[in-house]
Amino acid sequence: MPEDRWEAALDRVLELTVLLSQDMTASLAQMGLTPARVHLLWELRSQVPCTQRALASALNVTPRAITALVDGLVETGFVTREPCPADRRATLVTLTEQGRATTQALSDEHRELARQLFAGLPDDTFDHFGAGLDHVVNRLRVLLAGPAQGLS
Amino acid sequence: MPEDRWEAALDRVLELTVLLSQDMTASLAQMGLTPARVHLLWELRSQVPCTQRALASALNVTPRAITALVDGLVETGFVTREPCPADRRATLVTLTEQGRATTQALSDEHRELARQLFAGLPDDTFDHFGAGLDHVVNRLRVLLAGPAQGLS
DNA sequence: TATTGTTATACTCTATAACTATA
DNA sequence: TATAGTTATAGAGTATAACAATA
Repeated sequence: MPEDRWEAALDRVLELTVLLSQDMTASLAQMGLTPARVHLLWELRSQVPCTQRALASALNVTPRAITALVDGLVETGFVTREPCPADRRATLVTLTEQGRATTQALSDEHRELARQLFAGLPDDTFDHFGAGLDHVVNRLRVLLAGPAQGLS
Repeated sequence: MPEDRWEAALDRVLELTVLLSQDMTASLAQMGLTPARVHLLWELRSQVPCTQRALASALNVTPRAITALVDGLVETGFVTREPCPADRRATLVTLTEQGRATTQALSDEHRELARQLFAGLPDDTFDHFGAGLDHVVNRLRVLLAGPAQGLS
């Protein structure tokens, strides 16, 4: 029954997602951040400054949700809101000094987490793990793209 | 620089968690369910009937959160609340007919998802993928257990 | 008329704290 | 006194809808 092994593997993947989420959420909480706010900060890292509209598209949430996230990040000092010179309807969101330092720290932690997870893994296991990961991610992309017609 | 490959692998793992979450959340929404409510239903599958206190421990949330989840599941017809004969303070939560049918359907979907993700993967790649998965999950367990003293 | 971001409102998940009914 | 579950309150994340200012 290969199906049993598949289900066991899926269970381990699901466990991995839970543990990763717990680990990251706990880390971020120590910095006064949440996953959603970090998602915004992360996007801002590569696209500064950025209108809220652009952030809404990048994070794939409604403009209203961006208003709430930016409110929180302004309150806690990670970003600032400034009027957009080119379009007076729009608002530009920019990282503060603290925001830049934080995204840098997040970047370092990301590297460190990767090291802690994968260091010590034999090369061939790591390579096959990567191949399996690619396979699964690609299958998931297909599953998410395809069933727009037939799943309901 | 093996560190770059590690970071790339971590990024793919993170992408996997996002895609999995999206896929499952979308599937569940079609049944009128959410991940948190399914978590409770899933626990109930193996421990029926179950006091709310036991559910709180199993899901690792506060009793108050269980009250809210059970409220929603009762309203939508997946479970019932009944007085516990043995302890008049306690409430037993039981799957309804609809609840049993739904957990069965979830179980089938779980198997089907596993098949869709892993079918077609060569045996040795699958095996190494499993080994890598174990490695990473174990490292994460250590990371979550250990840093109670030193991370802040 | 279309777009940007807001206010208003609502829903889910979760937490802490105070309280009731029992043990 | 301790436990099971509730109400009250709060905060985060998200959504839709109506509306303002601007394009």
